[in-house]
Amino acid sequence: MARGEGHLTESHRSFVKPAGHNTWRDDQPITVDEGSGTSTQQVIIIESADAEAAGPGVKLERSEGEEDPRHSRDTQTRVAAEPHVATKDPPTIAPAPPRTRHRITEVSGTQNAVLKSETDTDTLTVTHRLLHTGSDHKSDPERLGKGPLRYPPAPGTEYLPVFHQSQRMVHSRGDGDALDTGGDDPSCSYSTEMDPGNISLGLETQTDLSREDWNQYNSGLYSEGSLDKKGEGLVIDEVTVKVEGDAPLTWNVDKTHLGEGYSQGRDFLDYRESLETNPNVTTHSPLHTVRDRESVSTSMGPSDSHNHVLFDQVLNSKGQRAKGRGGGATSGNSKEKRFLCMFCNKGFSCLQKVEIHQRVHTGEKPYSCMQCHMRFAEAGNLKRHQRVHTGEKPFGCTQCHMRFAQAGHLKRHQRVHTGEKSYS
DNA sequence: CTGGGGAAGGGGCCC
DNA sequence: GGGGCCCCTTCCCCA
Repeated sequence: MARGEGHLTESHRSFVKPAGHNTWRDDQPITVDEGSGTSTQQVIIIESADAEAAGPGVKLERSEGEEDPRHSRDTQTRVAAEPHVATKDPPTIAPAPPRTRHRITEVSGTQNAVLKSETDTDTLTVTHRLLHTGSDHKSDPERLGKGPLRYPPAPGTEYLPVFHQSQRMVHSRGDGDALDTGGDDPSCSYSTEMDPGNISLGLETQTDLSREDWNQYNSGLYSEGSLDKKGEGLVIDEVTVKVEGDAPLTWNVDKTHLGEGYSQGRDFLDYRESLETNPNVTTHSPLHTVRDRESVSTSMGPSDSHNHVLFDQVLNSKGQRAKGRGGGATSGNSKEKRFLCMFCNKGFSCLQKVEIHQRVHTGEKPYSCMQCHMRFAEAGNLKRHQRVHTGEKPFGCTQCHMRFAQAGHLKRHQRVHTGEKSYS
């Protein structure tokens, strides 16, 4: 995780889906469809009462394409209870082929489905299933096909944490090893897997777990003992995330963003501090989970160092920016902000806003420029960016010949004429 | 001082 | 009326 070592293999990996589809399927080629601009996130709003009822009983069923030792440790309790089809491919230790595809497919359709993983080229599919205690829920293809999965809010529920299900961030080492490791450096991997333990129940309704309890609980989720205690599972839903690796091998991100001598660990701490020092922010973010227990990761290909970029983006000042703009759990109350970011608990007035916001944390950038492969989390920013290529500068100064591509730049420029000095 | 991008807020339209 | 979606605007940061 140490930054500034260079050797980051640029990659280009997108979280996108075909227009008009709300779920990814294995057989769907995923293309960057900037026109659709549709969010790719599967979001679950969990009624707090349900989550509370599920409580520690929530179990996560999960399968990965890799039998990373550490990952295996985390998941094997689950696997142990069920037949498990071994992965076809061994953990990628040797230098990987240019692309690696990891596919996990469901073999059985039952709740206790056996998940089979295979590795070929280009695609990563991760299927998560959360078990649901005594719920009437079944995996509902119709709902899966209709986007956000939602349970009606419980009476009195005011805050709805929005979970970005199954999205994973994976590290590969910059030297081209397709592996994530598992091993020597716990900090070298990161995953935002949907850990039921991370289910924040919202500011008002969350279970009262102290951090210590939470950590304990968190680590216990993957222990056999805890599983034994959990009793019935809680099936919330099953979401498949497919990461198409057909993209160019270069991730068009300015390397300067990665920063020479950049200490990811430092920023990680900063981010944590931004949460921990904010009394309004609960500490249940997945990033805390990363700290609190060893992370789980899936190795991808050498081109997946994009995930380094993603992780950097997560860590690089986003939390700080949230501080700077009054972010945090309860910033701004102009409108009721029922939708909470699952990562930082910041509230938003509508689902789409929080989905977009969560891209700050996930690194998802569904909108790509056709001219230069730059990618954006927001459609408007892509549109603005494209003026770089078209040369369009719609904003002209009335007092000089200068023209600008951004309105804000014109506004800023006009201080030159007005002599306004905004900052003393 | 300019160029470019990140991120959030707000408004309009449609269902 | 409310939510989803889209777009625009705005502020900010960094190079």
